[in-house]
Amino acid sequence: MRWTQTLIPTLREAPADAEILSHKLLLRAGLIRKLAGGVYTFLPVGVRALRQVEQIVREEMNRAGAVEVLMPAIQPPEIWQQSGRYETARDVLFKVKDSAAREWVLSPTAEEVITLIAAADINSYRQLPKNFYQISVKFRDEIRPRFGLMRAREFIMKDAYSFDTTDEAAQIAYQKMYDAYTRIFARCGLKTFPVEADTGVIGGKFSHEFMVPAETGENEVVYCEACGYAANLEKATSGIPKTAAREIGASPEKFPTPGVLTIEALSKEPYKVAANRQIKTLVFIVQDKPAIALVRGDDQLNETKFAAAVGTTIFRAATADEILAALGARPGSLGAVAATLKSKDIPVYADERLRGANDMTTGANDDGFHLRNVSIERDITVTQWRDLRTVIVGEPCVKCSNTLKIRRAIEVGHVFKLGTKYSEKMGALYLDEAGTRHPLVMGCYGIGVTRTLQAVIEQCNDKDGIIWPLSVAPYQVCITPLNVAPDNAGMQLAEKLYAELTAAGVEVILDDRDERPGVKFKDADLVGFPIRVSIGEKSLAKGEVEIKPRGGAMLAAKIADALERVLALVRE
RNA sequence: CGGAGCGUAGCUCAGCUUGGUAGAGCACCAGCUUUGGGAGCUGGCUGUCGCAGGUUCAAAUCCUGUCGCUCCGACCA
Repeated sequence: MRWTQTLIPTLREAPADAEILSHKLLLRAGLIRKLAGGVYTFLPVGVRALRQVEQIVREEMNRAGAVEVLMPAIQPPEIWQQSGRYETARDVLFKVKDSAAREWVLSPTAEEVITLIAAADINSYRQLPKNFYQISVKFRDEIRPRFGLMRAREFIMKDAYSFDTTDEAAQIAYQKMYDAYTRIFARCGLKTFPVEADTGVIGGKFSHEFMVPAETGENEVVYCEACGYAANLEKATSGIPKTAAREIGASPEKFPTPGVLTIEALSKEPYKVAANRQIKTLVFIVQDKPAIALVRGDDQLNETKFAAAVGTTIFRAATADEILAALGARPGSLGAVAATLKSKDIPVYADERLRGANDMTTGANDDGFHLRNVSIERDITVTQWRDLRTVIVGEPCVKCSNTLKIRRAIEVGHVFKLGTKYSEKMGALYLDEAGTRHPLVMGCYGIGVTRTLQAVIEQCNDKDGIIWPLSVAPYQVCITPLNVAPDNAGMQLAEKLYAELTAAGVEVILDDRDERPGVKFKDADLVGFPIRVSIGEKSLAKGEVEIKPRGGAMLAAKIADALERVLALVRE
């Protein structure tokens, strides 16, 4: 490709609405342009890098035994109602109406569609296992798109779906995808690490996310350097001890606490109730009904774990009025002691760390009063005990007791063991050897392709711009003749090298712009081509050309050796 | 959805407080000079000052509304 033929609109300054480095570089290097919030056009060089990532994904999926399909981006809402996700995923569903006012859903993912295919066309254990994947545009009505391609409303995702006869067989499919993902990200030049992840409302057996360490990441990962334990903060647990039991008082005792509205206030004079002897009572509205979550006073509720407990993400904190109506008191004096509750119908979800705790203090559901001497198992009717607290840095590892750390990371892939949730709802059944019907056992596996591309940039750059790994570079080699006059010896050599490298299968861009050298060097560095070959009067006079790996040291090569030297670098 | 900020040339921004001819740098076009790390000089092009309404003799500037964008939070398969 000749530079003058394509369009690489580099910018000296980044547009003001780009916040993180990789987003700025995407814009400055002329890879993308924003059309609207979370909606981007890929310009020629951006498309080329994107296709490189896609190709790696495709090769590794094929190698892992998956087969490529292509499903529609517009889907009828009925199938979403059938799976139940028309409601549970309503916040992210893009909906459009056609000219007959019929509603359609823009696909954010494709479990429903592929499961219907399986329902119709997979009938026998003899056809299993199967794994289908596609690389396509996805739509999510993100509440807050941000950071360029990191969280976009329209993006490219590779999604795969495995179908197996049994849990054990599905486990093999899961492991194949896990291994394929490890290879994919390594080939993209990305340092990733897998972490245990939340299965949330889907309620699958387990899942892993592939994370790229980055301060700009939206996820927090808890990890242990000693034993390798790593989990998303939403999922992570620690080996922190339960609340110590003390002598049991006879019964709860009500005492006045005027003006005390916080855990902190109750821990000070004159009350001096340590936060770890308090029960924090939180009220949520879960599908229009109140529910109570209890954690220890010095702990923070983990809302993802709470969502898993209540079985839906459709909940919110209750308003002061709703709390007053449900518990008869205002925030600051709330509690879940059975004797103080107006209604026995409000479910109470309690954190495991409170199990067995006594001599605790909590609100009395009477403004300005608290209860002391509360023994949680005696005085509170707990609907469900559950790990609900958020891990804090420095706590002991759940597996090996060493100190846990927390770092931020970008999620680029997610492998998920689904089980039979979708196959049961969509009627995807198969017959076994005995002629008995069973639901197919599924797994689903996603890679954010556009996000991966940006993660590469976030990880591979310096002050001058992007430093593409060879594997995903839009062009592997940039030839930079400093004089582009057709009769110039340097330009003629550039043309010759360009033709030879191209014939050898190398992706080359020839910077044939009649620009000053400084401009061409700056642009080549900014866009980040892995290898630059410069041809100017100085080196030509010595019978040489300059080969400059991006981010590495310049090396001189005799003209006769140039082709082989470049090929060696490309193929290393 | 709650909080904050910003919308002026393709990009970065000034001008707004105190109403009175719409600006600078970069980019772009022409010419001359220059030619190994974002050149210099001269000349030129580029605007619905987000949009709508109001106040006023007069609005980029003041007021109201609205739309968009960004950040924090909430949310997030």
